[in-house]
Amino acid sequence: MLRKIPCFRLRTNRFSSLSVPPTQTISPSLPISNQKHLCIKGHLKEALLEMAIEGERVCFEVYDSLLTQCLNQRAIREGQRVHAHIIKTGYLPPVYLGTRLIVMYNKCDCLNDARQMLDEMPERNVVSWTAMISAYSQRGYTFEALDLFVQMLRSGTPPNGFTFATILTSCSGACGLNHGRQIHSLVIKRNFEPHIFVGSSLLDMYAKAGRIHEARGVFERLPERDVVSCTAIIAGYAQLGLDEEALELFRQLQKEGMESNYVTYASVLTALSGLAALDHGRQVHNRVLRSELPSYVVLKNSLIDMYSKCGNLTYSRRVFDGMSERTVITWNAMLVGYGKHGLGREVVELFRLMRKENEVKPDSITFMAVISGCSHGGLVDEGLSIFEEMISAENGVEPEIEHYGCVVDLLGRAGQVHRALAFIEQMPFIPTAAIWGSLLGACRVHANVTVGEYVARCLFDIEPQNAGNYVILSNLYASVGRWEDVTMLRQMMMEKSVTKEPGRSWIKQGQMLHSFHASDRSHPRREEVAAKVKELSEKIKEAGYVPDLSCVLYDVDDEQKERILLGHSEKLALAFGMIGTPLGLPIRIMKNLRICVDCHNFAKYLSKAYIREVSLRDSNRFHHIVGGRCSCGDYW
DNA sequence: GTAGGGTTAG
Repeated sequence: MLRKIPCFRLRTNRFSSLSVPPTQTISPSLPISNQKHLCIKGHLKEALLEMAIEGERVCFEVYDSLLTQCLNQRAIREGQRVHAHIIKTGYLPPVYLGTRLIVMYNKCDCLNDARQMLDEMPERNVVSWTAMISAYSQRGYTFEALDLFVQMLRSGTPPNGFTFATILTSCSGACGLNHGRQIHSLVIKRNFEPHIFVGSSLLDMYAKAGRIHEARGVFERLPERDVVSCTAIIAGYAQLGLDEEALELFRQLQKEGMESNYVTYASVLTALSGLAALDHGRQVHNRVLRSELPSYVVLKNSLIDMYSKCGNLTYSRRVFDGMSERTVITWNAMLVGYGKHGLGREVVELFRLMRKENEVKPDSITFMAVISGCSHGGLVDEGLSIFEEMISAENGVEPEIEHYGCVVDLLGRAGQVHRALAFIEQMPFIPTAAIWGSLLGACRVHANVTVGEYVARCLFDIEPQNAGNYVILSNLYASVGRWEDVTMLRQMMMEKSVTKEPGRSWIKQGQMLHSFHASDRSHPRREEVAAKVKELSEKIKEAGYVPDLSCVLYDVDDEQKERILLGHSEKLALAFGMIGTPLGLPIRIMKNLRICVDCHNFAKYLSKAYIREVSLRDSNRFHHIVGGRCSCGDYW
């Protein structure tokens, strides 16, 4: 339970009682009329021209005003001229102006010049140090940021809240955790933990390193909360896939008076996407519309993703079409959506539109989405030509191992297993488990035992504890009738004590989300569900369904294996759906792992025999099963 | 003059 803290503050007050307000020390003015100062405001080029003609020293305020204009306009040439003027006239910049120059250079993407400025400053203070640390931090130069922070400590300048809030953002991820902890002790020592900016940064650091309990601890200790700190902790849960916890916390904090903004809603939508909670997602969408929040691209991107992950691509596209401004993430979210639903044609079409409109440049994720979309949609030639285009053209996007992985998937799917293997062997990367795994899947689908065995051996070396690989190889052996090898695999798993992550399936009925795990005895209607599975099984057997016993890797007799298969969570959810979903409506199911071969087959027969549409989202993609056929083309 | 949370992929 949450500790009740009534103190919520609004965003308008940016400075907490602990933070130091900006200093206002201005050096004495040099000769210049106020009138002239006013004159040059807003006219950067004219002002510079005038300064160049007169060649005289100008007052501090003029430099200040000019630098503001330079950084607002990202006008680096003009900024350099101001800097040169300062030096030429022998006006040694005071700490304030030096810091302004650091910020100006940073905003104009001239990090080296910013650093040079800091190094040349005869005097530095906490603001100048922090400005430079922030510059490194914003651009992802983690090492440089930390190094400078240490130098700052050694110089005897005490960090302030700005410094801590900044440096902690450079400690994100598992690699930064050690540094983050050290800085945390410093934060405690200097009594900055209750500082709302420092606290938010600190809890975010822990959340991003996967230490959600430590993050929650920091959050609970905050003497006051605001929208950022609350969003940070909600987002922390959502990013770790702890969707239910994220939503529970959101509800709780709302009750306690938290305000929400577009970042909060974007994080909540992430959690809802994870749960495939379409109705709740729509409610959030309605609330966003009612709250008259400005139209934030980030929020729309989240909506596109939420609708696609909740199975409703039409709504995704509606949001996409209604956007007046789109970023590369907008396009990527839509492309990924089409891909996961197996709509290869739409992926390619949208990619061409993206090229044509040329508003935003495709990035590494775009190419991944497009090639993988082609793969899931069965468009082998298109996928290959886009990969070729990526390699040859100057897109500014270097192919990464993931792109090679998409091509392996593409070739494997097309049955070109040998070509996929050759492709792996000549690619400039060491293949990962994901790449071998994708090829093993292809070997199963295309019943290629020779390559499959080789690939499985590679996989067993890399990740001996992943049960999924053994199951796929077992399916492959079974498909060619090599039952003794199926037995051998089972023994191998026993020896290595390989365990499988428990499979879970969810189905929504009314307002309730029903969860099932294999051989579930916990559901209140378990008897009814089990009987329904049996009934369905009998009926579809008449239509030709044969249980795929190779999906069971326990050493039991065939009768027992069939019983185990009937207890799979997907089948329980399917049966539950058949009981409660009105005729004519699709049965929507979600699974935490990839769907099993036998359950996939079961759903296909069921969709035909009962004329029922099944929409199943597994950990990899959507399966739209209609009339005995699946949108994945039996390849996943 | 310096500060915290967010969206796409794997």
